[in-house]
Amino acid sequence: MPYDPSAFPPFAVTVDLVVLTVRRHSLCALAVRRGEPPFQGRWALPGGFVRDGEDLAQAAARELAEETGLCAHDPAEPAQDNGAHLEQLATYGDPDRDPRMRVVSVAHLALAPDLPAPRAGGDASNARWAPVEELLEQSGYGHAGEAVAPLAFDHARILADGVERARSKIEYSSLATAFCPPEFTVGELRRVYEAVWSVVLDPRNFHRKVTGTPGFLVPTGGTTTRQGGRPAQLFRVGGATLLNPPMLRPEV
Amino acid sequence: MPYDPSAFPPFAVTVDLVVLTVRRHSLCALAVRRGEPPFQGRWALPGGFVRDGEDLAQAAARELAEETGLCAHDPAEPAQDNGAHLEQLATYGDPDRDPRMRVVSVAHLALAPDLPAPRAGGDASNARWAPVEELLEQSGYGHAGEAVAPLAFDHARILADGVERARSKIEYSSLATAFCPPEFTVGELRRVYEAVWSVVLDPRNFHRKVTGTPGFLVPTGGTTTRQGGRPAQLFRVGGATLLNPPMLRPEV
DNA sequence: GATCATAGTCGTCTTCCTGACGATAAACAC
DNA sequence: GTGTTTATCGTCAGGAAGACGACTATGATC
Repeated sequence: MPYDPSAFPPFAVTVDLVVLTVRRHSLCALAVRRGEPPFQGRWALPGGFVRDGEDLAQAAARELAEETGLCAHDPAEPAQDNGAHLEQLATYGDPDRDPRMRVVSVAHLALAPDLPAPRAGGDASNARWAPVEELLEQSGYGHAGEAVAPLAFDHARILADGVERARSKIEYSSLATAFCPPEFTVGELRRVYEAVWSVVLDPRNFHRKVTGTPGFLVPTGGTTTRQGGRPAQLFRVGGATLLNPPMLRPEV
Repeated sequence: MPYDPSAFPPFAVTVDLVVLTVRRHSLCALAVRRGEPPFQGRWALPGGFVRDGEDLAQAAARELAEETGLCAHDPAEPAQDNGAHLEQLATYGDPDRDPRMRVVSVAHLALAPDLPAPRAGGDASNARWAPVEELLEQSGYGHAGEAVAPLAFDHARILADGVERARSKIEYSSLATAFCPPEFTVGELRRVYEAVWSVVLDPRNFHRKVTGTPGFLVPTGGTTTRQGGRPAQLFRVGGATLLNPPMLRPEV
């Protein structure tokens, strides 16, 4: 297959972001309202074109910063700042996914702690955190329910893939801590699992599991009562990024 | 972020294939020799441009058929034919990954049973099955060893990612059966795991594990002695695509 | 201040799965 | 027949997880 420069069709390449967080005990995704056709007025995932000289991960990090102000940190280095976890998700290139032109979108998955409020280029009314079940209704990827307009383009599919990636990856990695502030309690981490999986976990067994895995959590020495009840130890993430044996997701 | 048609740089989009098989007890990948610059004469992964009106998966399936004659079947439908498993792997878009132009490559992973011989557009001397350790040497992804020229472009990275995907995915799925013919014995399946993981597994425990998982293997009733020794039952893949609890990869 | 509700933390017990490994069965080579 | 190879069944100990009791330490309420 020789590389004939005149033989390949030009594509537009974009990055779309599945930005997830946990708000009020439910898994939420960032959605922005489209200002122009197609799908004008509909909700969509944030994203934009990859620029000249820009890596795919750089483009995703730039879009994430523009939409949320979050600073992404590389998955390789387990940074302790309040940056978000960012990783490539999958690429979507159906010829008809954008009616205007041939667009290939490299979707990325970002996980962030609960944030004050979204900003979409400074316009807050055009961005919101929405529970993923709500966004996936009417799209064939969620339970039928409210009459909410489905996401633009194939973004429901992308969101569903991102949610599934997050749900499976917290089983065997420390990724759930990306939803937590730098210091957190075992109970807060458990509530992350419960929100992402939509299950109820036994607090005692969960405590035994996460504190019994060497290198997974390291105590900071401090305690907090921000959840009410008896004060809880504060932890930060340890060096172990893999959880072996994994956290078992209960059968539904 | 308005879609300004004059505001996005054009990209070339290709699909590159990591085609894996198990030959003579070792995990091998398909490599093709490059006929023109850059990297002329070096080994590379098979691949090519995505055409107009073509989906990414279609392009990958077309390239796979051109290079190997294999017919890919969708991962959604567990086909019983001798087609190969094909799934999207990841996308590589570093601005400098191709010195000629801006190319984004959507890599795919294909798993196939052992094949007679490769054909690269009819030219067999320009395609071969090579053990993955050999291809990854001198690339920072394998053990230092023979003085073999590293793969062209960033293909060593892509191959390493594909191998890691295969190694991890056979833990919790029935994907290892993609390396086997439609009917196979428990010992043949075990030798797949041993080759992919480069380990030795206990035949008795392996037999208990795979035959004890409901829906994972279904006996065909036949037996074979093609491995020598006592005749072994023949199986085909059952409906269960997920292996829960997973097959545990021994510590190295 | 006593009581209650809320969370966190430590143990116990049973069950299931795995790794290690002995033993038997059915073919082939000599 | 004897030895070799591979398949298959069984047994046993150790570890992990689910279920759940018990206790502790705070704030809220009467």
